[in-house]
Amino acid sequence: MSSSAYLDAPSSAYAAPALPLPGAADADWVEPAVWQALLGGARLEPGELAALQAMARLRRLPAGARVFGRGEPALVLVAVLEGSVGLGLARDEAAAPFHLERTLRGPAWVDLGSAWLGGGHGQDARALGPAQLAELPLGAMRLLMARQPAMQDRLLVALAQTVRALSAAAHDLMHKDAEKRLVAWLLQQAGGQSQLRLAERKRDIAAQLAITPETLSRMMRQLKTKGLIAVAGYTVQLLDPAGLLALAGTE
Amino acid sequence: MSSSAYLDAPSSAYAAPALPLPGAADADWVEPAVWQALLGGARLEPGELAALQAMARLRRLPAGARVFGRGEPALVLVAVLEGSVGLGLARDEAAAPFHLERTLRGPAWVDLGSAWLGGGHGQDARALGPAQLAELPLGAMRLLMARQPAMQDRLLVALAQTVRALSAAAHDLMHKDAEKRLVAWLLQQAGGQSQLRLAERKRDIAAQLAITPETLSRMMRQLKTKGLIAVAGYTVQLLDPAGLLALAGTE
DNA sequence: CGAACCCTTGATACGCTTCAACAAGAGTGG
DNA sequence: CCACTCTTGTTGAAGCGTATCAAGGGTTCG
Repeated sequence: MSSSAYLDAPSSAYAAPALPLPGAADADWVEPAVWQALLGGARLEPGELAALQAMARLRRLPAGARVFGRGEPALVLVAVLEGSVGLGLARDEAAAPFHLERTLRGPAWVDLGSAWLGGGHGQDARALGPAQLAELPLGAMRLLMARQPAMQDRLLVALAQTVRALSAAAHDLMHKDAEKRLVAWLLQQAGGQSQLRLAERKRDIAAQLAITPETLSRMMRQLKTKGLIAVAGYTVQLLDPAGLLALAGTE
Repeated sequence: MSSSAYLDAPSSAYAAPALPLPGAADADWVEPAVWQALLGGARLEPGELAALQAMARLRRLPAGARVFGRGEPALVLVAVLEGSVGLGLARDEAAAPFHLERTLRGPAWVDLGSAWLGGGHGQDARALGPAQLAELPLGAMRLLMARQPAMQDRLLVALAQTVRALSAAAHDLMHKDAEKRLVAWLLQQAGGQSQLRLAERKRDIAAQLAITPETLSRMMRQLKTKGLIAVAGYTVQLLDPAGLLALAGTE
């Protein structure tokens, strides 16, 4: 096969110091488009944007850094602005210290729901690569919500989108086999493009699809021999989008 | 095995007329405790209760009746008060016209999220048995939310609970085998009791657990021969709760 | 250089589905 | 009343899909 397949490998978590680095606050500025992506619904007004900007605390995390742990009280709303954060369960095994279940690529909320329930976060969260986060203190957010009732609506929309995504994930796990899930994932990641760069380690992709890395490798090879895709390291070309779409079995 | 195992079978959907029966509105009254269960958070005030009561339209559905269809605009918030409603995908196959994915036993919201997103419901919903529903018109609800900001908070809590439930379901599908899922389901259904009556057809239970009815039957027999449970038709006794808990592998 | 990590490939084993057949209750109509 | 059909659940045999175990090669880092 290809020889230098690892030259363009995504940033791996093991190389970086996996320390919390808690207060690396930048005086950075968040683009309105990012806030708009996080808070759907109607167009954000200048007043809302200013309030969000003022209350947001930005954090820049190295790869592998802990975002929060299961059971910790959710006193802030956490959003990924750039990079990706993984949701899963931390395990104290040397081989696989973190069981990834879901990845969130910015801009996206990270476990938005837990803030409204007692009992803290339901899962552990870790940065899968270098990531920039924004944290909105719950108290300030509640004040803003009281002043701007539309903000509550936006949060409802964001939560409803999460429900949709989780619902689709559960559906796929129930009714699609590994190949279907992989193809659907590839098509979704490509977003209409015919080329695709894998931004995560393949084992993390496998974890999201609930298959083993070995199976992922075999499936990729299978698709390659079928002539549907071309793989070179972390670059995938979708050679036959129509065939892939049919294979994904999007219902 | 037992001979008359079907005498106490749950109401099956096929016998009832599967017609919409759209406007079977009763002038019934909904208990405050039910509203409280649906709308978590702080205790509901009399004003809120009165408003909910006034806007709610009650429907009583026969077994198998359609609640709503995928793609239909979500103009009302639908809640099950009594009975259970199944969420899934309608299929036009003679053998299995409805692919059940998730069941909601009253009191519970049915696809609460879709109201806040455009594009209508994401799944089909059908009554699994005789059920009583409440429908809250979205317009009236928005008015109430504007007057009583606490109501938005309650809906956020309800959606967050849905996220938790779906998240747990996805986790189980990824990391638990059929036996673990079944045992966890039994324990959850029993709710601390040592006896348990199955309220749905076993094939519907199997669908929820994402296994075939055949596998469910085999698992039940396996647990029976292990001495962990005793099965008689639709009645299950949990003989060894500690052993079951260990088997479920609750992490 | 060795160590640590990544991905890949092969052989094997297990879990679960699929297919087929059967038993039992419920509704239907002669 | 009985035969017929449709439902449901159960059981068995065979097969597919995926995990597990083991080994090997490539790259990076100390």
